[in-house]
This record gives sequence, C-alpha cells and structure tokens, in this order.
Amino acid sequence: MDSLQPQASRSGIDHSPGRACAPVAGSDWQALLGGPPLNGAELHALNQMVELRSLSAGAPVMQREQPALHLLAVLRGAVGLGQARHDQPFHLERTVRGPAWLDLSSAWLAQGFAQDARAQGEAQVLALPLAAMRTLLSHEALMLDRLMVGLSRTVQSLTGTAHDLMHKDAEKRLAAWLLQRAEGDTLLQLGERKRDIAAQLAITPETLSRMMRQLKLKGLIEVQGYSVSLLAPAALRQLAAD
Amino acid sequence: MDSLQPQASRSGIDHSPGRACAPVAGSDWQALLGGPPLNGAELHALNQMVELRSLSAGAPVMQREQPALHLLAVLRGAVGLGQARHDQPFHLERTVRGPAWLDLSSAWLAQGFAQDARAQGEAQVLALPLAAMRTLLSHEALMLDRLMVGLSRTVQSLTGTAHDLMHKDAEKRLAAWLLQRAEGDTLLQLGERKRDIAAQLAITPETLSRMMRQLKLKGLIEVQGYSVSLLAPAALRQLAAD
DNA sequence: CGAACCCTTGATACGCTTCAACAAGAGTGG
DNA sequence: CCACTCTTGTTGAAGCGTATCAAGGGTTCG
Repeated sequence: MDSLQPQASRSGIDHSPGRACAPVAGSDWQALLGGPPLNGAELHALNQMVELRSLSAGAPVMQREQPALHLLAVLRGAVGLGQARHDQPFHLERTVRGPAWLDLSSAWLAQGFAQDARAQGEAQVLALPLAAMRTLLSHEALMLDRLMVGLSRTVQSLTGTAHDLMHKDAEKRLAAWLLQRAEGDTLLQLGERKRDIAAQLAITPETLSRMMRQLKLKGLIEVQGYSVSLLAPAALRQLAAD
Repeated sequence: MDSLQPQASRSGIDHSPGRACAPVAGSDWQALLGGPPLNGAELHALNQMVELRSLSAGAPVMQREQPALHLLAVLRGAVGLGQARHDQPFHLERTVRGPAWLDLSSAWLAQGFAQDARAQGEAQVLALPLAAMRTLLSHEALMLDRLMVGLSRTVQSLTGTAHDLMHKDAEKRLAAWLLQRAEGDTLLQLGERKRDIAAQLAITPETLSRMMRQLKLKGLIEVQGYSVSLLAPAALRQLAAD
C-alpha cells in the first residue's frame, strides 16, 4: 500500500459526548463570519445562542428530511456531505473543512435537510438556532451582511462545481482540485482516503489512480503516498482551465 | 426538420429600450418573494427602488467580472446563464424562467458576476439596488426571510443539479428534466431549441435526440416536434430516481 | 498467521462524443 | 415563383473517456 495517513478509525461512531460546553474563540467566529472585526456585543450574543457539538469519526451531523432548525458550521476537522444509503457505504459528494459554514440554507426552508452529513474523523460542529439568529439579525445590520456573504459564497462554489462537472474531464478536475486544495502552497498532504477524493471528483478510485500517474508522468506533480507536491503549478493551472 | 416552434430571431440583439418605466404588479412581487402577503409599505418601498429592463432576444443581462450592484430577477420570459466566449456561440448552463430570481448572490460579494447571462427571447428583468435593499432589510424583518428563502432555494437547486451530474446518466437526467419542466402536467411544449435543452443536460444534441427516441420506444413519452406528452409519469419518475 | 482494508494495475465493456451525411423549414434574392 | 443558403434536428459509424471486473501487493489489526 501507500505510506498511510488517513486512518478513519474504521469502527465508525463511538460514544461521544455529543455536546460540550467549551466556548468558541473570537478568531473562529471571525474566520466563519468574515467582514469587519466582530464587536463585543455581537460575540456575546453569538456565544449565548451557540450550541457546540464534538463529534467522532462517522458521527451523523445532518440527516435528510429531518427538520432543520439551526445554521450549521464546521469549527475543526472535516464533515462530508452526501447520501447515506440504507446499503452500507456513505456516498460522499462534497466535504467542508473547518472553520467554514456547513449548511446555511436548509433552516430557512420548511423541508428539512436535503443531504446527509457525517464527520470525517474527529470534528467540532457548531449550531446556531435560526429563531435566535433571526432576532439578532434584526438588531445587528452587519451580521446580515456576513450571513449573506456566506450563503452567496456557497452559491458561487456550487455553480463552479456544476460547471466543472459539465465541461471538464477527470484530469482537469483533478488538477483543479489539487490547486484549490494546496491553497497556493506547493506541497500538499492528503488528509483523506483517496477514494473519498475520487468521490468528490465524481470518478472511481481506479480512474483517480490513473490520473495521478498521468500527471506524474507529465512531470506536473510528484506523489509519494499521501503527500503530493506540485512541481509545475502554472502548467497545472493551464491544464485545469476550461 | 421538426415542426418548428422556437424562433430565436437569429439576428441577436436589436435596438431595445433597455429600460422601461412600467410598474411591477403586486402579484409578480408575491411570486418572486413568496411568504405571507406583501403589505402596502413593502410594495411601495420595492417599487420605489426597482429598475425594470425590457430586453430583446440575445441581449446581455450579466457580464462576467462586471461589478454586481443589484439583485436580479426575471419577470417575464427566460434568461440563460452560462459562458459567453469570444468565439461566437453562447454556452448555456442553466436557464431561469420568470418570475424567479436570477442572481441573488453576486451583489453580496466583491468580485462581480461569476457568469454571463443572456435573454432567451423577449424578456423582462428587474434589478434591485443592493444598497437600497440593505436599508429596507433592516426595517422590514419579513423581507429578510423572503430573501433568505430565495437564496436558500438556489443553493438546494444547485446541490441537486450537481448531484444529478455526478450520479445520473443522460437518460435519467432527461427524464428528470421533463418531469420538472412539466410541473405535474402531462403535456409539455418545448419553448426553446433542443440544443439548448441538451446544453442544460450537459449532453450533445445528438445524444438528446437518441434519448428522446429511447423514451419514445419505451412508451414513456410521445414526441411530435416541439410538443412532448408524458404517457407514463410514474414510470418516468421511477426512471429518473437514483 | 489470517482477515480486513486500501491502493494500484490491466483487460474489457459501455456511454457518450465526434464526425459526416441527410432531410426539412425559413429567409433571401433573382 | 424557384433556387440558394442557413439553421435545426435526426441518424449512423467510429473513437475516446471512464466504469467495471478481476487480480495482486502493502499495511494494520486481532
């Protein structure tokens, strides 16, 4: 096998506290909400209504059709969105790595969650009850903007992935994924199983393996187990472009 | 050829007024914003800030990278979102048929529009300046909900199309498209060119033609030029399901 | 050690695209 | 009016991209 890295505690859900009372750092709120620095009143209001959940690998975060009463965000770790089928394996479509919003949309609609979500390893998730959030929004004008920006970013990101699925082949999507994941850096540690990466790219693990080899043969990347280094980011960007 | 229907005035843009001063009906606002009936104050405020644009076939509605200062909606007609390439043909990805929101997200971000948009035939588009909208939102609590619902619906719709592109083949996507487009009815008039339908399904016109024949041979639909009747909606739903 | 899991590689099969040809309206101009 | 062109949809043959199936090797765990 590869030198291994992602060790997703194959046992699945274990007895987790489910909800801890640790506070959320101001810097975390800032990372999540963005915009101008949060003032004390905002932080106080947020910390008063927030619910924190510490999850272990595989723990469910959202369940389809369940009523959605909270805005959800990932603080630490990663959460996978997709479909849980009665048949065993969870089908992954997208993963959110904290700190970032996980689901800002379901709570505003009356239909419950549209997807399932599972913690990918140890993760910390926070939930803001929509009812309380609504009253906060009516007082704090800035908070509205922050939320709108979060929701808008989700829209643009989803538009992008739809576009990629329509027009880019597997190699292009992989190149784009690597670049986005590296965040400008040139060395990159894959923290998840390769089959999960493949699922997000909507290809099979076999194809992912072949595409990695392709990029390696072209001299664009170097692969050693779960660490990938981008040898020619410019060429990769070129390749990933439509 | 088929008995023809969609006649997109091949000449493209013609001299349009660009902006007319007709008012927007209360029923249109309601269709767009949903929720509890809009009161007089809300309608007044909206009508005061709204900008109405009457567009002829092919006229640009959004242009990539252009600053986005308005929330956009389609009142009448249809608008296509996609990419305009320096090379001639506009590549369609999604179409919005009025009355419905066209773009609620770009204005909140500082990066301008992420896609191009073109009127697909005669269309009427309305624009709400974000600056004015922001102050309205701080006064009218209900309006916030309506907007959030609109944005959330966009998110869920995009999540759905991404899911379909990942997991459904051409036949399934076509079946799903037909069902959604029929809106429960059994007879269905295609108002657009079939190649545009194909583009939205991310397949070639040739494949669309073949898939139509497939469904016809299976006795699920009947096709006569640009009118399609769904003979077995239940079976179609079954086919379209994952 | 064997069992379970992961990644890789190769052979084959299938879905869809691409390319080419054709039929049928629509617009144009003689 | 007809001939001509442009555009659209349809059909068939060939080819590419990716999935599927099967086998093998590596690592961890009991």
